[in-house]
Amino acid sequence: MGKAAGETRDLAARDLALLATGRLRHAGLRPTRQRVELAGLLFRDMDRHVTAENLHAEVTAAGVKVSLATVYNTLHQFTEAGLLRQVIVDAARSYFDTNTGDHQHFFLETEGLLIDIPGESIEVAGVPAPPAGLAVDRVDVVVRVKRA
Amino acid sequence: MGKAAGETRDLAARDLALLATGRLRHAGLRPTRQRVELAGLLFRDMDRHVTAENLHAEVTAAGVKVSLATVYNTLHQFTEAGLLRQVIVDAARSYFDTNTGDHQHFFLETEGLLIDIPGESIEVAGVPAPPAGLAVDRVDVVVRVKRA
DNA sequence: ATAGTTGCAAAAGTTTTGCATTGTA
DNA sequence: TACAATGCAAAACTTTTGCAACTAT
Repeated sequence: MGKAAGETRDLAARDLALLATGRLRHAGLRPTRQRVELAGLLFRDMDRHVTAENLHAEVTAAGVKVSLATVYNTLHQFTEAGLLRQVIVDAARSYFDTNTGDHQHFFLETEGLLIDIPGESIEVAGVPAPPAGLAVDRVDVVVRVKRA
Repeated sequence: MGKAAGETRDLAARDLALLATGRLRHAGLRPTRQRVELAGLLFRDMDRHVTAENLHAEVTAAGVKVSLATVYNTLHQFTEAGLLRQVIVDAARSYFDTNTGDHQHFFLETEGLLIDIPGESIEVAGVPAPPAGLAVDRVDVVVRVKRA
């Protein structure tokens, strides 16, 4: 069944798979079937925000068999490789953002919705020097919004 | 045993209990034994960052019997009442900050350590208008730091 | 061939829930 | 006396882990 689904995919999907493969190799990750499929879904569109559960449902719905544990592994591997950025705004789950560039987020708590804010528009000034022995790794800004 | 511990507390602790009681009443919360104890621990010092597990261990160590579920309930009730601010920076657990004023945080991930940044020192500029129908609730800035 | 990956199921950890009991007003 | 709050244990979740089976190079 997974095989049949693979054969019936159109050319665009195959191109995406090729792109994904290259991207994975470049990141030092073996282009396994699961990783290629996940990367294909993640990087097909720009600026996606997914949770593990979320992505697992999507890949499963696409007829591909991948375990949830592997989705978790893969998301973390992609994050370590700089392909994803992990955003923690909800106590219940982690989000992974395909946009690794300089930008921030709106977060609509009631719906678990994350919306990008371009990096150029926002600016954080006056961050004090971190305590001795520590260096700034990155600055996260979350603008929590509510229905008006 | 809880009773004995109560009797042997010094005056300062009793004053704190009185303060906590007033604070709770003011917030519309019944000053129950558990809430008074937790409030006493939370607001004795300024700018504390606790987790539920954390606070439960502390209150237990102080000889007071409070269930973990009640600690969770209480932290959320205090947060709703504006006595605490919930800070979510770690996928694994929530922090509750006794400082509800305008300020932000350094976060040292490797140690789960949260450090206040005074509100006056930091400034966020250029936040775009939120999407239609949404209003800004609050802006959280987390400066993630690493050992240098 | 071999080293890296995956799947599965179970473990671990945090947070929530249901309901009988207790305590506050 | 009412009604809110608590305790307990179990449930619900998300995330991690261990190990045998598999697969890319």
